[in-house]
Amino acid sequence: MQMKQRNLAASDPERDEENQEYTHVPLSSRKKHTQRLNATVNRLGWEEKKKSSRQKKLSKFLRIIRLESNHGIQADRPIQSTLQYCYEARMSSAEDSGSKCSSGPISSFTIQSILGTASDEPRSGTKELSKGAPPPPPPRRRSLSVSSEEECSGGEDSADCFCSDTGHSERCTQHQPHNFSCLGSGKGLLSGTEGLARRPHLSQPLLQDYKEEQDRACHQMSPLSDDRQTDGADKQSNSAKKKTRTVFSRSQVYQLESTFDMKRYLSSSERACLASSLQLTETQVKTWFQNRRNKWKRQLSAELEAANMAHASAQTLVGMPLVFRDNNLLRVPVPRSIAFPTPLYYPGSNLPALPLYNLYNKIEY
Amino acid sequence: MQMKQRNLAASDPERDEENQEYTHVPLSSRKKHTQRLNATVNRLGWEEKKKSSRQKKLSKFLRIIRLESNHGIQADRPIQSTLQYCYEARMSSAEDSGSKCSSGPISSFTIQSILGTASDEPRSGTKELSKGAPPPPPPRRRSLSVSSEEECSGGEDSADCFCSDTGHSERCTQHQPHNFSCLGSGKGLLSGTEGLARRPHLSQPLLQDYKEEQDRACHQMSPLSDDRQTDGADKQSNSAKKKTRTVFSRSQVYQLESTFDMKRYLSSSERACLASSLQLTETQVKTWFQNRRNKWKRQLSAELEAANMAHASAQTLVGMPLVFRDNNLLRVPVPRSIAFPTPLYYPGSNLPALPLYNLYNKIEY
DNA sequence: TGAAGTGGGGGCCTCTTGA
DNA sequence: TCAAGAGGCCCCCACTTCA
Repeated sequence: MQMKQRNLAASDPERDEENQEYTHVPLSSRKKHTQRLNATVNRLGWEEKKKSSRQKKLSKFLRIIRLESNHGIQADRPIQSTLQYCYEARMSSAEDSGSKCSSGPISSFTIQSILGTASDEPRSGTKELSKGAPPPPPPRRRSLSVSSEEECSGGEDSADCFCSDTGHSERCTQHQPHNFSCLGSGKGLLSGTEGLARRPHLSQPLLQDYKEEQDRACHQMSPLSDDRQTDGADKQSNSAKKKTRTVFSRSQVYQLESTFDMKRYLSSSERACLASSLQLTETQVKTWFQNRRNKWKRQLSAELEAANMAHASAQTLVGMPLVFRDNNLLRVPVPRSIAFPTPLYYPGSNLPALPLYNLYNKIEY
Repeated sequence: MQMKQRNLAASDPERDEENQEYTHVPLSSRKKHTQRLNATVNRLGWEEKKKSSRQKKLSKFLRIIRLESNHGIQADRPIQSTLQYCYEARMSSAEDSGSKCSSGPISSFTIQSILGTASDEPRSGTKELSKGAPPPPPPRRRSLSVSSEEECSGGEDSADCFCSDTGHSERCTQHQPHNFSCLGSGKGLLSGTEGLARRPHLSQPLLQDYKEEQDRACHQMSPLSDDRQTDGADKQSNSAKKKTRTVFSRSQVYQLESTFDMKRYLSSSERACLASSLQLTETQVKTWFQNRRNKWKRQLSAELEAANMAHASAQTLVGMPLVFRDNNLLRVPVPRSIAFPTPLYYPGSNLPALPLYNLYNKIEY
């Protein structure tokens, strides 16, 4: 039975290769469409949707538990047990995505991230807290919450925010190889050299930065997380409406941004690895990427609007690659998808081909 | 604005490359889980789900209309305007997926397939009919319904079922190049030679078969489609509960099976091309593939169960690639995903690498 | 037998909210 | 400003239904 499941689980991954076409609806049109739909045909059953959100988490948890109890080593990505679609056919991804993330940590982390602990998500009254009941605390995740503004006092000053103590590096940096192996392998992400060529502050400083962040988190976050664990339940009962906004730390944003530069969309395993390395939940990483994409598209729209008004090059409308301007005002990565409608990741070569990385104007965080 | 949309639409396609990991839940466990969930937390809001199905079609239609009116040439895959996720990063797919399907036919067909005409879907009281209200009939699709048992009289005898008249070939075969270019290009599907090497009856005979099918459909289905158009509305009002079972024709099953041999999952563009070439709706193709996958997995499970009882090779449980037996009793394609957990499609080479195709024991339909 | 229906899961998108 | 929330859409899966 386990064998069956295993083998069925590894079923064919050839799907959805045309999604780079992505003929999307513009914001204004979409907005009107959404508004009309909402006005005309909606107003039904969103209360059920709220409930089903809890149900999703419950069933997810059940499946995770079942996977872990049934499969042991292959429960390395339990979140993906529910990913029953979008199979991919990338040779390089199959080579590393299943092996780079060790089973135990990711598994436990993923459970933690999916189900959430009260300490991990201080927001009360949200889905993150509603799913926090069942999880047994994994041994390695000590209720860290690196993603809050209390963590980095101030949060706006420069890297001196990081403490240099490495006493807990053996524990705090244990996720690090996962992250960089998953995100730096041949799965379409740069291996740390090409993508960071234009941003030297991110190549090795990022590693150190990240390591320090881990240490700092391990040192500083324990009391804070305790506080949150205590008042987490209080908030859950008292101020269920209050939304405490989390502010990701500098190094977390660093790493998220660098990952976003490499790919706009994360796979589940990449998301899991990144979340575990950043001590964030997968939901947080997913949300960050979603918001980042939105921001990127907004900026892109503004940029293109300006470019249209300036150049009025109507012949580029039909999909010709735009000759890209090295616009220093556009403080986002060069929209490679415009210059290169073809995918930026060439799986056969096992090397990412991102020829426009040298045009990056990376914002200095 | 169009430029913006265009360029935004082509955004980054790197996602979901680990989905071949697909650690799925076994059937028994899943069943229990499903039953429990259904028993405990369900029983809410499925009436809304039914409604939202219509809403989906409505909004889809609206978006398609908007896309076609706004973009002209780039509305070649309006169905994908709603594919706001699952971006892919395959160089080869970007090379051909956007260009092989000409804009007009696919566009109009997709509208037709999405919204459905009463003649195209004789099933009444289903979603296929519920979404048939708004579409303006595209000029080229003359209410063909190749997917019924009346079409091929008998439906069980051999290829002599096909008529050889080619009088309408200029119209009926216009979808053919779409199909074979989309499915036979470097997107992971065989280009008609490797995949069909073991099944010579499908290589050129399939083309001819298909062509004849098209002709026959054009000749024979016109009155039938008229009948359906007339009684389609009747069924919609009278016997809304009756489900008329459609039986796909021999050549349709041929082509679906050959496509399934090449890839287990279809992308949206592939599905659209295949559906247009087969004169089926995309929903039908999608459902066929879903059912086919289920069937394939059932057979695979049975096969593996027998293999387990015979060999009792418990050491292969943890994910080692199984040494595959050339089992002549398994009348399904060799489960490549088991023998090759890595994806079988190597996009960089632009040639599909399916070394196990010579092990195929294809059932002769 | 098999196309289609049902219900639930997941992700993405747009828009909005509120620390 | 930006992490989340809300609502909507699509695909997938398992299971079921019924011509």
